[in-house]
Amino acid sequence: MAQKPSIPKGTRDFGPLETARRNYIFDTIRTVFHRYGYQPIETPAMENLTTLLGKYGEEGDKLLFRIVNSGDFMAGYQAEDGLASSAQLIQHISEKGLRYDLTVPFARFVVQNRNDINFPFKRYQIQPVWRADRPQKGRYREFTQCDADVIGSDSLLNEAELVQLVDDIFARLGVAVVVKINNRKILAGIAEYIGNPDCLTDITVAIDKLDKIGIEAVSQELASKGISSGSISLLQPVLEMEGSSAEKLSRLGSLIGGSETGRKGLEEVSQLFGYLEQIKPGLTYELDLTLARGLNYYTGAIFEVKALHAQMGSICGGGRYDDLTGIFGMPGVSGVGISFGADRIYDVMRDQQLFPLATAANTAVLFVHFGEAEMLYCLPLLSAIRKAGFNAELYPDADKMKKQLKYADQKKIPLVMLAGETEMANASVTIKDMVAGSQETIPVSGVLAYLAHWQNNQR
RNA sequence: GUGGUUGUAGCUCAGUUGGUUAGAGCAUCAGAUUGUGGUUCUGAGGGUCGCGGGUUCGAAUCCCGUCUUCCACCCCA
Repeated sequence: MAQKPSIPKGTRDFGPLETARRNYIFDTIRTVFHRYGYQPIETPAMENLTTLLGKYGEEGDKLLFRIVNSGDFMAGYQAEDGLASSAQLIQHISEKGLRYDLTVPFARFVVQNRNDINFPFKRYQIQPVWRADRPQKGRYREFTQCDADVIGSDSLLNEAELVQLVDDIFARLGVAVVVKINNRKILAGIAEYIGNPDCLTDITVAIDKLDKIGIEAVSQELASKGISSGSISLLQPVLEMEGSSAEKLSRLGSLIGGSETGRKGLEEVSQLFGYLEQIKPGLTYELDLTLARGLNYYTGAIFEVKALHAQMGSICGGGRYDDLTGIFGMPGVSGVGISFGADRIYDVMRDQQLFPLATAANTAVLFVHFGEAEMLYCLPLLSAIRKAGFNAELYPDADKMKKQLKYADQKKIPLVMLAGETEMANASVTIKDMVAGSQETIPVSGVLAYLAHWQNNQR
């Protein structure tokens, strides 16, 4: 008995309908990326672990899929060589891993190709990434990111343009979203203001959970990280700040203005909002001081996009990183980028039924036939129809007509062309309209005109 | 990595306190209809009950392990 086939945890197969819908998302995103001047690149699925390790924090390292070395990787090692634990062993037997995101490979790409790149470099990349996470809602072990980054430009115009890009893409897809904007420098300023500048990461991770677990639980978490109660009481009014983005900015100015970093962050956000007032995106955008984002390479603006009316984490996120290429030996190059999570966007669109009906790549014409002679009769016509730009196929077997028509029906092929003895005798073909159920027999010479007419009536 | 949850036909699910030969709907295939689909009728095929072990005279059912599903935490697209 053959074993039941299966696929690894957290991975999925995509059938024709899902693939068509996914391509609809990719095509929409790609079109908009082109519209804003981004150019595509691709990088390998696997990277050297030295490239990946340490870029995503301690948690991120754990979530890397590692590839075991080829060959007899244990040759030359003895049992007593300190290979007792998994952690020790893995360092000796694995030196490659599957990429965890597209940003770090991009940084590596930029450093390696710096002499060939025309800066500022606007690149996009649509490829799968892998994380050894436990799967759950909206979380997969293999998923596709659609990244757009500008590297080699400090201008905040790039940030503004990314918001516009987000607006453009989700408007085309029909997904209602809100963009949350914050700035790491403001968070640093807040950390300084409460007297714990060294605990920036702990503070950001804790306040990121504010709307989920509430101010009390956040305070407890901070206390458990060793933040004093005095500091926490300073933080509370900042987090509970209400009002418009502009009001928050001005009130923050009086609180954290003493911090040079914080002041810089406030200036950046003000400038970004100034640009956005000119751009006037259709979506809602707002300053959200509780937005922190885990990836610790962000240094300036940070964004997160959430779908409205959806039980889903962020479907898109990004920010500015001032020195990502520095770790690869190319300091002082700033970049800003955004990543669209295609799989989560798919899930939201599926749940909200936002896919257009005709996303499948459909056959327009199916030839039905009853044997070798009829098949030969159809072949030239099939070629002519394809050459004229119609998707067409010839049923490959001389099955019963019932079966052939059922094939057309299930594949939602709108037109069936029949050729049997009668049609062959007078150089004609019978065309059946599968939607209307009607059919007529026309001369072969009139088929292309018929199709052209049919196509015009579809619009 | 932590906690919970799920697994029976291709799919969605029944299956009584542990008891004869594990059922239904949908789907598939065949026929009613030797050249007319989506409706109907008749019939057929299809299951190591996720996998491995244990308890028992007897396990889909109880116990343990493991894999998988989904959910929460951590973290994140």
